[in-house]
Amino acid sequence: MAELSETTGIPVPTIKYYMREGLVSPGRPTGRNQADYGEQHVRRLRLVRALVEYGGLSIAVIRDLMAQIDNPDLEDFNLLGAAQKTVTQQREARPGPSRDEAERRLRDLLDRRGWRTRTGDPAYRTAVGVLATLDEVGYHDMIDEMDAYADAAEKAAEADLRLLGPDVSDRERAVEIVVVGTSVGDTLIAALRRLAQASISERMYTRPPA
Amino acid sequence: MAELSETTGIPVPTIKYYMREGLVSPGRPTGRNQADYGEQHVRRLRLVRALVEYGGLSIAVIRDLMAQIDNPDLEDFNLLGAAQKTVTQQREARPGPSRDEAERRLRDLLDRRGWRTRTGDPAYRTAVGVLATLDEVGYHDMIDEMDAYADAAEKAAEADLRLLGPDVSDRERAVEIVVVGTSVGDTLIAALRRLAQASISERMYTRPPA
DNA sequence: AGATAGTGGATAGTGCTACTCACTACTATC
DNA sequence: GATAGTAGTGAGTAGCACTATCCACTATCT
Repeated sequence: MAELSETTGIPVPTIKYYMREGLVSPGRPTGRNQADYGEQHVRRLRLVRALVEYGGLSIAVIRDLMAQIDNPDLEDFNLLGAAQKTVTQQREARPGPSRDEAERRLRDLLDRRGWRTRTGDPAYRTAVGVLATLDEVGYHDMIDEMDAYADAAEKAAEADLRLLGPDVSDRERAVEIVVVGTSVGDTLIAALRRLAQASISERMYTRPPA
Repeated sequence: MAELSETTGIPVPTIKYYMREGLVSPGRPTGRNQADYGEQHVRRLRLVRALVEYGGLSIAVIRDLMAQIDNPDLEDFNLLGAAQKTVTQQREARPGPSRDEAERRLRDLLDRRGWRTRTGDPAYRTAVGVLATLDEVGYHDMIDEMDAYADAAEKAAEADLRLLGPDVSDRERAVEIVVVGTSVGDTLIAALRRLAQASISERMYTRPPA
């Protein structure tokens, strides 16, 4: 186990904690107080750390995801949707005129782009919540720019799907890609967006249009 | 104060807490135990809630941001950069071959796109961390798709800058736009990305290419 | 004028999360 | 056989975002 801790850079007590919480399987016991860990464990631990550090997922959510990966009864079709649903934290908007207006705007956008979406989708609800909040705080400009954000999101999603590819036979891999892609991908996109902002704004402000 | 709580939907004790933490100014006192609150307070509280709920920012970070808004000594040019830096939580990659490789790939991308970036930028460091982690977990495909993500990020950033516009004379407004745009915008883009994923994947998998 | 409800200000307490420590009973190795 | 390490488990901790309670006081209704 010392070796496991060494190669992953995770402290031994933390590894024990993850095992207790069911994020990592316990390893093949070779004695009453000894067990063997393989490359699988190293991979799994690295994955967990990636999701915690860059995916911002909670231990409980990661446990659910790992259970989905390890559960062979789940159908392939549902598997990916379930994984995606699990990584999406949902934030409800409280009812009110802002919310209705937000929902109208969003549906409008979805129709225009031909995105078919179930209204129960956590991402849908989160989007409604964000839009309603923006409306209440007076950021109508931002709502008006939503098409541009949707363009950006679509580009990212296309890349995501290319990653996944048409072959989802390796279940563990497929779930991993969905999970890592969406959660860690969010962080990557956010970071790149900031870099782009800085670069564009420097161009705009340091050399003001003559 | 009851009225303030009513119109914002925030419980009275929470408003008190925010005042204690310096997120909201205390209101003009009209007596020993009475104070007046105006439209400013409503706006500010709504902003705080937006940042907490959809921006995922901590109370401490929001306090820093509000201090920046209220501090008239800060130069306009630095203000926006400082605001952006504050909303970006930084996650360092630990040194190692993955990190060096990640940094090489990122610099390559930045050069190719003509993004000028300081290597001390929190977003830069976060991007390096994400890439290094992806490398360690074996997601080289995702690293290869980074250009697509950068495209998406650029599209979003252009929209952001359009929002801000060339006029940054209203400081409070400008900082607000940067803060709300980047932090709440991240959530919006993430939600739209998931909706796009779902829509594209449904098209791909339910009607497989004949 | 008196009852009632509400206010600003302060301290203390809550529930949750992600660890972290400590302990026991063992065992591999020098 | 002394030392160091290990699996497994219960308890403890730090930080965060509130939330509850109390106090002296006051606006308002009757």
